[in-house]
Amino acid sequence: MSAPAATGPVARRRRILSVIARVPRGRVVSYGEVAALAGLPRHAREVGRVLATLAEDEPVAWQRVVNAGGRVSPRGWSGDETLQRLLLEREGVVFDERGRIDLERFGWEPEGRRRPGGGRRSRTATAARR
DNA sequence: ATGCTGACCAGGC
DNA sequence: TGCCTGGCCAGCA
Repeated sequence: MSAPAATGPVARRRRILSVIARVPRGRVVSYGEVAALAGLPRHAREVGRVLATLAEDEPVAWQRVVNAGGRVSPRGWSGDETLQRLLLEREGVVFDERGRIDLERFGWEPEGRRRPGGGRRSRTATAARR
């Protein structure tokens, strides 16, 4: 009885990865959003930790997770941030000169509240595909 | 148990 | 528009 819903470090990790798995190609989300959607508000850092400890063979689109500023979070020791940008551009995500992503256009919203391309029709978004 | 670190975030100047 | 500070929380030595 009782057995409070699976609440373990493993369960949380799994839930976080589950949310990330829902992010469609060519879209990005912030760590904080992932945490909130996973039922863990205020746990953005944990999301980052999970991604940092990911196994290489783990099928997770970690590149789709960026910080709230629409930028790739610096690891400080690895060149993975460069790889992340590369992977995202390959999905059609556009970075500006300062290396920032327009979350209004590429930010993923699970409820489809706002539709990208609504404010400005960017042929870049549709052309990118691959 | 205590303290420090970290792929964060929001607010203030 | 950009930099700095405080807050939050879970691992790890």
